[in-house]
Formats: sequence, structure tokens, C-alpha cells
Amino acid sequence: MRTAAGHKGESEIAGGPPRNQRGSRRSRRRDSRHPSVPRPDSKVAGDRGRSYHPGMATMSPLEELRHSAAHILATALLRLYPEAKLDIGPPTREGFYYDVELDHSLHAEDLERIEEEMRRVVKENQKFERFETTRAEAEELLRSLGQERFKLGRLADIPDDEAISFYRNGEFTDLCAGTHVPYTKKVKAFKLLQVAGAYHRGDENQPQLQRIYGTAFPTREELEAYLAHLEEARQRDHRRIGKDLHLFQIDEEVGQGLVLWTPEGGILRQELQDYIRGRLNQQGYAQVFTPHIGKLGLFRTSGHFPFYKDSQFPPVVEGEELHRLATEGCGCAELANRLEDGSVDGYLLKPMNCPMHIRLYAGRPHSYRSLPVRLAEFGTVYRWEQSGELNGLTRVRGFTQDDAHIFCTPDQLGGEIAGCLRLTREILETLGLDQYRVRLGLRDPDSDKYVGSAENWERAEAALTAAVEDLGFAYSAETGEAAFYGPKVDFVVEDALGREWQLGTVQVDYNLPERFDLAYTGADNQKHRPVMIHRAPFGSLERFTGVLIEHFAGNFPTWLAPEQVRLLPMNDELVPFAEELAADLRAEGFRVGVDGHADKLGAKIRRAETEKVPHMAVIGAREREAGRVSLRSRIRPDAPEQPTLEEFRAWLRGEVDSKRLPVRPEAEGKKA
RNA sequence: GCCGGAAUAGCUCAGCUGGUAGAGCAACGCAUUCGUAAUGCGUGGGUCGUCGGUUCGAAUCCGAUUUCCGGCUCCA
Repeated sequence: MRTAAGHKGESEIAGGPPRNQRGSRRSRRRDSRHPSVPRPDSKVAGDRGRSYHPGMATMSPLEELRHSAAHILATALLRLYPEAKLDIGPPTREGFYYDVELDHSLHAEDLERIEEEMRRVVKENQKFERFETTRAEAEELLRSLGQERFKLGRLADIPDDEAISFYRNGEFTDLCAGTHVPYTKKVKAFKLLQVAGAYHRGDENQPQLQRIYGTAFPTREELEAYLAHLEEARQRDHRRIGKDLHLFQIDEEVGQGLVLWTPEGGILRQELQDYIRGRLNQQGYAQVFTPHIGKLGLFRTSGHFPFYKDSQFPPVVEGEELHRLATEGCGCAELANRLEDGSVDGYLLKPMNCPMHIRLYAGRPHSYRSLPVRLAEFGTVYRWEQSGELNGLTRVRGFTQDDAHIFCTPDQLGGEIAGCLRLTREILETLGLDQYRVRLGLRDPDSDKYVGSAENWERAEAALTAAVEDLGFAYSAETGEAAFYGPKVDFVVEDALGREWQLGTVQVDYNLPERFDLAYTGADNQKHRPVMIHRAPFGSLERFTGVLIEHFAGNFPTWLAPEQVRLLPMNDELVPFAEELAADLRAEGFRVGVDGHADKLGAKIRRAETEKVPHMAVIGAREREAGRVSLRSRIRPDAPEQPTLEEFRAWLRGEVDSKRLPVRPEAEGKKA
């Protein structure tokens, strides 16, 4: 599950047994969808069961067009590679693909040739014809087509009460539920985009096929617009902007997926942390600090080790112990076994903060009067992500959660949840991430993967549901999306380009208090079990920052901008004056730069524009004379043009304190 | 982890079929002192990711490896 900060299981902050993966995979797909690459829309393209047979009635005209393009692709492909074995070729949210098995691995040049052949097929204006067969006939037909490799299995997926249909265009015939455009000429605007590996039926134990991605639109203009959109997305990529603006580094010598925050990026992070810390302090949270590493036993109790050892950095064993084992002739495999069975101890880089916070809670007695206890920490955790999954700031191996754990009585649960949800909403809105959806993950009553009593579950779900409803969220309740220890609410955020990211999460947990035998004394003088809430409004600073960079395309609001104002002296003579002014402003806490290059004003403006500094203040002789600056703001069209220094300071102060969102600079990319 | 692609100066990239590297921007220097998106001239900068192989000769061909990119899979 990628929810909180989407680093694996950040939503399952508490760890535990694997969950139903179905829904997760779906969201994951959307999650990481990069606009340059159409992904299968699982509603249409899902690999599960018979979903590849969407049925005639369900295909929209656009899907029909794209699905037809997929058939045209297959037609062309078989002309060039008659030995190709076809799997499926569904439309997707942004285009279509066809999965094929082929010894020759396809390259960009091959795609061009295939595309050319596709144009020929279109020109031939072949008619798409549907016909139905019996199962036996279908089998025979597939064999005669030489397509038994995957198609027979697909045929077997079609239930008995459903018609078995084929579509034929020209020489190409394919097992297919439809639907299609009437003639190939209807498919005018298409493009093959790339080829990628994809497992048959999405199962890594199945053969890996080559997936040819393409897209198609009703008109050439729409296709062009889509391609332009891809280009825009490329420019907005946080890895690209991060490099241009020097916000972070991921260094080969430091390690994969390990983020180095630069001074500029550090400002971003610091501001975000300060902001959230301030809010937490107002809301009765206590800030705590815990180490990055802890004994294996702690994580045995929590359930992380050894069950999830594959997604953790390997344990650290004490030097002396290691030496003793070596002299005993203990091999690596043996060591691994002994670590697992507990006969050798060690330390683990923490994959989650909760065990540490739980130990803090357990470190002193609690009564119902002292609850809730709210322990917050920007806690850095480490998880062994598969190398192929790492991605800029959005999927890394070490990241810092804006984590907190609330220990409360069952009665307090509802109010605490509401507080968490409110905070998350406020944070997202402050940053202009207002296009989020709220997903309420509930347990699947038919599953036995959950812990805790039915009564507790009902209370927890009712509390979560009530909180979400009271706060007026439009939410979607999804069965089977709960964590194993309790229901949860995830905030799925959409960035400016329509990509969805799962960030914040609020989860209710009855499991870990039990595993760690937590207690508080109730009014009845009896021991009671507290309920835990795991929550992280950002998820992780890394992912959140990555999303934020893309959301703003690097044009940050003033309060976040690494450099808030740049002073542009008209000539060298004015540089000392500008420096003085800058020093004054810095003393007031503003982040101010001075462009001391021997350039003309135009060049200085251009530089500041390129570096996305939100505000520029021109300092010329006239300004010095008048005690004013000429303000040029990239993000605030209504900024005062010639404020006095005092007015400028006040304006800037308001700009920072209000955390006002930028007004999109429409001149983006005005440069040649 | 799997399939495919890529790696050349700080950045973006060129370098055909092997003959010991090039542009723009950036940096630096000099001149210019300029009014809202690029002033001119000059200089420095790369063991072509790393290791090995083929060859008289490798950025270029082959192998391995590392990292990145796109998917797939995974994601407590």
C-alpha cells in the first residue's frame, strides 16, 4: 500500500501481515502514473479474471478508437513479425497497449517501422467485423492462427454464459469482446510511444512479455495536445526541477534512494516542518525524538521482524558478537537463521517509528485523566525498496515521516480522529492541494486477516466514518482497504497535472497496544487498553516535497521559496547599496539575494525568472533617491509597483505570514 | 527484483561505419554601467560512469558492473 507518503506501507505505519493487494495495486497504478506513459486503466485493462473482456456495452467511443488502434498495431506487428504471440491489447486511460511475446526485443526504430505499417493498415481501410463462435470453434481458430500460446488461456477465462466473439480486420483475426470502430480509417491520429516489459497476467512468475504502448485520439490536434501535455509534464518533473533549482541530490556514492537535502531544499523542508510543528504544538502534541536504530527484539514484538525482513535493511550485529560467530565458523546463512530465531541479537534501522513511541508511552504509568497522549516526531525510517521502484523523492529508502501516535481511550477516539483529519485538510488546503479525495478503508467482513474484536472494529469504523462525515468530506468507502489492525482514512492528492498521490493517512490501531501490552488506569481503577492512532498528514517530507515541487512547478509561495526576493541593482555602483538593503531585510528574517553580475537589467530579470525567484526588486538611482523599490513579482500580479521600503517590508511580511498561494505566472516559458 | 533503454564539461546535448573530444548555457577574466526575460570579447573546464576484452589504435566494437530513465512486479 502506498498511502502515507506512499513509501511502502507508510499507511500501515504499524506494520503487520500482508493485506489484500487488490485495491492497492489499483491505486498504485494511478499513483505512479507518469503522463508520458499510459498505464492500463484497471477498469478496462485489468489483468484479473475476465476484465479484459469489457463487453460491448461498456466501451466509450474513445476506448473503442484506442482498442481499434491496438488491433491495428497487432495487424501491423504480425506482418513484420509473424511469429509474435499475442496476449491482450486493451485501451487504457491515456491510450492503449498490446502485450506480445517475441524473441526479438523491440526498439524505438522497430516502433517506427510498426507505426509505418499501421498507417498502411489504416490506409487499406479494413473493415472491423465481429463474429461469434462456439468454444470448440474458437479453440480451433486460435490454433490455426498460431495464437494458442496466450489466447487459449484468455478464452478459458470467458465464462460459459458469455458469447465468444472474434473481430476480424483484413487478414487479422483476434479473440475479442469488442467493440471497434467500423473501419480502420477511423483511426487517424495515433502514435506508438514506447515498449516496456510486462508480466503475463501481471504475475511475476509468468513469462514477461513486451508491452507496446501507444495512444490514439479522434483528431490530430488532440494527439498533438496530448504530446505537448507530456512535454509539460516532463518539464514539471520534480527530479528535473530539483536539479535545476538545486533542491536535493541523490548521490551514487551515498546510496540509492537516499536523499541529500541541499541548502535550498533544506529551506523548503525546514519551513514545512516549522509550519506543521507549530500546528501540532497548538493541538496538544508533544515533540519527541527517537533514534534511527533499535534492537531487533523491539521489532519482533511489533511484528516487523523477521516477517518483513525483505523490505528492511539487514540487521546490524554487534562487532564482538560477529567476531565470536566468525571464529565459530558461522556462515551467512546460519547467521541469518540465528537472527531470525532470536539466538543472535542485533539492531535494526527502524522501518517505522511506532515501536519507539510505544516504548515512550510505556515508560510511565497513565491514567484516563492523562489521555490522550500525543507523541509527534519527524521520524526518519528506512525501508528496503526494490531498486526498480526507486523514484526521485517519491519513492526512496530513507525518509522522514511527519509522524505522530495518539494513545487514547476508546471514548476519545472519535474526537482525536476528527482532529487528525482536520489538520490534514488544513495542511493540504494551505498548500493549495485542494483536489484531493478521501478514501475510507474498511475491513472486508469475509476475510480473516484482521486482528481485534468485531466490537472494536465496529466502533473504530463508526468513529472514522462519523468523523469523515461530520467534517463534510466527500469520501469513498472501500471495503477491504483497511489495515490489518484497523480502518483508515487516506488522503489521495491530485497534482496540477491530474496525477494522484497518496499522502496523508489516519489509521486506527488496536493491534500494537495489545502486542506491547499497553495500559492505562480507568476511572474504575482497572487496567484498560488504550487505542492508538497513527497519523501523518504529509506522509513523508520527501514524497510530499516531491509532490509539492510538481504542484507548484517550482514556483513556490513566498513562505516556502528558498530565495524570496532578489534585488537587482541597475549597475555596479548600486551593488553596495543593494547589499545593505539586503542585509536589513535578512535581519528581519527574509531570504534575500542580490544579483551583482555586470549585466543589464534584462539579463538579471531573466536570470531571476529562470531561477523562479518569486519577487524581484529593481534598485536604480531613482529608487535610491525616492527610498522605493520597483517591484516585479512572478507570483503576485497585484503586487505594489513602486512601494516605499517600509511598504515593501510590510507587504513582504504579509506575503510570508499569510502563506498566500502563488498566482500562476502565465509567462512561464516566455524565454526563447 | 524482471524486461528494455541510457550514461560525453556544472546543465542541455552533438560526436556517421574505430584514428587520442565539440557546441550552447553556466563559471571565470576584461571591456561595457545599461530601466523590466539574454551586452561584447576572451579564458579555463572532460582519464567520454567503472573494470576488463578485441584492435597498431576505443567515447565509438564486445563482456561485466554501477547508477539513472520507462514500464512490470513489489510495497508491513
